[in-house]
Amino acid sequence: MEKQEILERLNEEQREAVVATEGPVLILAGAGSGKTRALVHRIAYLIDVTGVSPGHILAITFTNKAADEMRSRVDDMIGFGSQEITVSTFHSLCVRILRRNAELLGFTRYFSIYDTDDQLSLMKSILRQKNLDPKMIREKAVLGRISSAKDELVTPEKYKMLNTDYYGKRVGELYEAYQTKLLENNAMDFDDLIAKTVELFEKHPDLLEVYQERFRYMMVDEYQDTNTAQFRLVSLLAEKYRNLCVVGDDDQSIYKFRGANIRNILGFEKVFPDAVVVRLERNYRSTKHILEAANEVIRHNHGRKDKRLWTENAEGAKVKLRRFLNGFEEAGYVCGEISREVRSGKRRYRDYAVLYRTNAQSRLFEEKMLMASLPYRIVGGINFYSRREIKDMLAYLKTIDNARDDLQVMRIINIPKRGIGAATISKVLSYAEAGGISFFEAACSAGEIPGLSASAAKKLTGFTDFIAVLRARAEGRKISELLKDVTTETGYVDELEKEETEEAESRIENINELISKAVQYEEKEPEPTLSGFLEEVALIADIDTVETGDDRVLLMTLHSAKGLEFPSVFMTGMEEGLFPSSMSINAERPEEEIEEERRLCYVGITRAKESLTLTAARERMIRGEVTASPLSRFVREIPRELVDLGEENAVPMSGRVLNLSGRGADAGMRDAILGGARKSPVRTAYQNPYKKAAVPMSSIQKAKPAFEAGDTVRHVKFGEGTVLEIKDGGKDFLVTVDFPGWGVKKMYASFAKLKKI
DNA sequence: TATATAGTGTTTTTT
DNA sequence: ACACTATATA
Repeated sequence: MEKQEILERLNEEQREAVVATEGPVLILAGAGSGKTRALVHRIAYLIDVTGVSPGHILAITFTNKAADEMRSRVDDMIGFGSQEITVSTFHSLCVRILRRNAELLGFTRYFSIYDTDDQLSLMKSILRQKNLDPKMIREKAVLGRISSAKDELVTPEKYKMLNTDYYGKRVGELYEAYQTKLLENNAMDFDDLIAKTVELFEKHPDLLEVYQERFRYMMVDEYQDTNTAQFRLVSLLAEKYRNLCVVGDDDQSIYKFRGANIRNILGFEKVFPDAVVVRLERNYRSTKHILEAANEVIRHNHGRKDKRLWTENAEGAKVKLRRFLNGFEEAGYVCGEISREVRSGKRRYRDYAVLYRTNAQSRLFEEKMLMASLPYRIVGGINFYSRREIKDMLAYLKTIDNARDDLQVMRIINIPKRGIGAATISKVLSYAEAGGISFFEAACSAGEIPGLSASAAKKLTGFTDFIAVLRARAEGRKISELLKDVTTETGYVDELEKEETEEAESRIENINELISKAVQYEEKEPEPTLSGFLEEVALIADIDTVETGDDRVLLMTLHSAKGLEFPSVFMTGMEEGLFPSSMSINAERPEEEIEEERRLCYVGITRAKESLTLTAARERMIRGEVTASPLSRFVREIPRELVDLGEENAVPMSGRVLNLSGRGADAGMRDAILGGARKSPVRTAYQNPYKKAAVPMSSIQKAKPAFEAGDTVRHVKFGEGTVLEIKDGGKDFLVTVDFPGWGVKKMYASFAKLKKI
């Protein structure tokens, strides 16, 4: 593409960002300011105008999905050569580098990648080994500390030097033991992927230079969410050619809990004084009303780079605010609105996103969507790959692939039941420790382990022989075939089939889905390897698998929504204690944490193109307790004139920020808004002042079934059956039915759509 | 060794 | 409300 052609499609600021090809560049890109567009054009410009070879370009994105999108957009522009560009997430990039050079760090190229579950079991085994009480020392807390240390590139040795208090010392020891175990198991956790790559480069400057030569032009997206380790990695790579272009928005920094260092972006100009700074403040995404609301909310944060987004877009509708009795009503309203608008032909399902602060909130929406038969997709939550049956199958594959991964061996040694219990395992374990060999090796020579009965030894040998057979077969066998072997020859699926419960059935379905994922991987990858498949499985984010073509409502956390946009957005659970979360309100430094929550709110608002609805419940069930929920302060930071309160819901609103803390002049107003429910938790018996908003869906919610015990009913799948019992299960009626040939099933009345015959 | 049961703690957000 | 753990029992 010609220079003119590339530049004429951009605004002045974007153009600046594109032509500054040499040296450090900081692009401060507000939400919806066409930053991806700028980046894509910059890559095209580098290749077609500056003449940079595509192989010398590295672009780092936040998710695999964003990487794919960027690559295909570049592809559309330059036609060919885009395969040579490296577009990748930090984690994928590091794995690729590490696989090639793992031997230099004492690992093999088959190293496993540990997820949070694996980390937890490893730490548990360490605590057991050290005879530490898991009640006194919480493995999760320890892992949190270790993770932060790794984000900051603090090694166990350094950690021990820095932390000399009792707990700190303990954590230091555990950190050290944990790293030793990981190495023994030939495994790395997520944080290691970055930290070990940095270590590799620092120990081997010659290797670093190879990559510096390769990646002469670098771009880092979502720069505000990089942590110290990632910053170090980028700096190392950019040291030689200094062609580093970072793109970010300090107002959208929402991953501090994961080690994101906002100073990386705020201090970029200090580290690179010669940096060209470009500001993209024109928004192409949202209506004036939505953008103004976002501006007003984020204005309440201190310590940010001052900016104010503007747009030439239409004024649009006001931001809708609706309050409800409780979470059920809230979910009912959202589903009702979506359903109504889609039926009227105004929008499609995929135009909507329902956003919430915590994954736990998704359940209510899911239930209502099912009842209303709205097509939806929940992003995140319980990850497919963290389901038990999937983890079991993957543990077999990891055991086959990585001979040193004892953690996986111990997971599956008695799954399905082989009569190998805790007593046997601990004997093998101490034998392994005494001999300085791996658990698996020890199990292989079970006959020599003192104190083991002949029958126990036989069971162990049976297992190790089985693994050996699979391992031998793995060579030259397709991954999907190997996986099928595992599912059948272990008897895992047989065992599930015997259970004959709906749960077991869905587990089998999940296993089959895993097999088809393996098939997909084989089809797409030119050189499929078992390690490669396991790696893809470990690094895939839930958002990466969202089908963009599907016509479904998307449900996700505000965090997952980053980088996305939708014509219509519902921000739900806009309540004090939920959003901002009570964790942030009660933190040691609440100001900081609440500012992070406010940025999250800003991210949410700016996802909306045309329509934004804020919803809140007055009461919410939290851990089984009903809690009164005042309206979120963020809602009150939006000026009154930008808000549409709805006809029935006209609660008093303020155009300014209320004084909420003390009595003062705002006390009356405060009570009106907060519903007089400030102390939480508080049980309130209240009457519904907003009848109208409360009605939709609720009638469907809990209808007494049109049949009773003894009746014959028909089910879509199980056919005819006899109703044994109908029980009031709170939200819904629980029906027990005996289906001849299928067994006795329990199901929710509104869910199962049973018909009386 | 495997299973049923009571008791206990837990929740923010994710690559 | 729910999941996980420790304990008792077969």
